[in-house]
Amino acid sequence: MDNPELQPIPDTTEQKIFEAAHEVFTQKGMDGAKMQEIADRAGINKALLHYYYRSKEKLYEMVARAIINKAMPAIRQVIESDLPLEEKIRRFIGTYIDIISQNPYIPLFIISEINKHPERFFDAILPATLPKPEVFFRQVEAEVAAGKIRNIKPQHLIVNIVSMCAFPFIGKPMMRILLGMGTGEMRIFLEERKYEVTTFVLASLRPE
Amino acid sequence: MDNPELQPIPDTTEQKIFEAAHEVFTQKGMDGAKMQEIADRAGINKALLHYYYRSKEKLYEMVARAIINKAMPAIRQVIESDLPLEEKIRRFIGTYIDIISQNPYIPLFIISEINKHPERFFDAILPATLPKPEVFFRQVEAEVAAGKIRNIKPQHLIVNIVSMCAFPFIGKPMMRILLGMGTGEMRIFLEERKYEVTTFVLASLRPE
DNA sequence: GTCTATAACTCGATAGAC
DNA sequence: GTCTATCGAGTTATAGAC
Repeated sequence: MDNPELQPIPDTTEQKIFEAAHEVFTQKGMDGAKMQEIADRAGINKALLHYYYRSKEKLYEMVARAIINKAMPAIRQVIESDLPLEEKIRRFIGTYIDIISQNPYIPLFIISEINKHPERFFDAILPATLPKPEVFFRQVEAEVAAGKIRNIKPQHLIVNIVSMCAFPFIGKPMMRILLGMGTGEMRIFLEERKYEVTTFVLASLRPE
Repeated sequence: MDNPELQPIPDTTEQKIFEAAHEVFTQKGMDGAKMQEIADRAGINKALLHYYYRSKEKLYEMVARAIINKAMPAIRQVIESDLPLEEKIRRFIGTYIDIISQNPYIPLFIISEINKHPERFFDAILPATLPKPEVFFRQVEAEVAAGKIRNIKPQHLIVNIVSMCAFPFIGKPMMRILLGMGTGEMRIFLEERKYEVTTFVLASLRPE
């Protein structure tokens, strides 16, 4: 029932429903999603949705849980590792952009999920998988003290990094209009960012 | 509610409806918003909503237009100005964060608006107010060529800046959990960002 | 397990009195 | 202009046959 690896292949009805729900919920959100569309995409009847998952609410909860449990651990692993700072920053940006490239809906989905049900997020879903940034913070402070990087508050550094990785995917259509890019150009542009963001951050950290 | 410039004050029924709709639509989106809730917050009856604004769709359109027309011109003015690059970056970050601080829902609203109705956005709402970044791009390229800043692609620079300004507000609840901050600490943290983002960007641009 | 049919409910919209 | 009452479309959920 829990399914940590997420969708290990099978083509059972339950799985097909889950996958269809995953698509629809991530594209349209809880309110915009309709059970009929989920049934259609799964190629089955509406009634079966309720047979396997009691209600729309429950089905949504399953999908939300799966997405969060899939996205968080990889991030967490990098940020809590004991790599040296520069290498950690490189890996973090690379991992983060890789995950989001493959599932661009993730940041927005998690954000609106937290907005709507902060309690559920805290209680049921997150506690085990939430990254603890303290190690990273102390690492930054140490390098500042040693004069290896310029003076910067670690909280702002990490928020800057996450912002530059996640936002372009959330705001992709807006970026495309602003920069006047087609879908192809945009794909290339987003791929470049793994390198560009890393360079940008490390350049900013050079001691004065 | 705080309402510094927006909505010229009066307390006519039409205004009260608009303000209530503004709140509900920005908090819950088009699908999540209910006409009943808008009526309740405006302290009037559901039927009156249709008397003043023909339909939910029309009411939403009014709100969307107002938000976009309020947010864009200030941005545009800065980015299209003929200020020297460093000063332009300072002003842009300052202006952008000021606007979003006062109306934190704006970025997410515009993003989901574009996602759902790209045509409407292009045709009706934007063309006049959309910022043209070409001047800024050429300015960056000139300073790179002159060796005044390190080599950087202007498109990535502007996306970096917008990301660092907007994302922390969009993802505020997530940031709070990640950084373990209370609402008060978070408010201070977001205020600091005007300075921190500016410093971060200018530090990154230092020639090597 | 899977389907059809339908109940139960939500919500946007309209009619009509005042 | 503002209200009450209600309609009708669309949606979630259930009953019951196969």
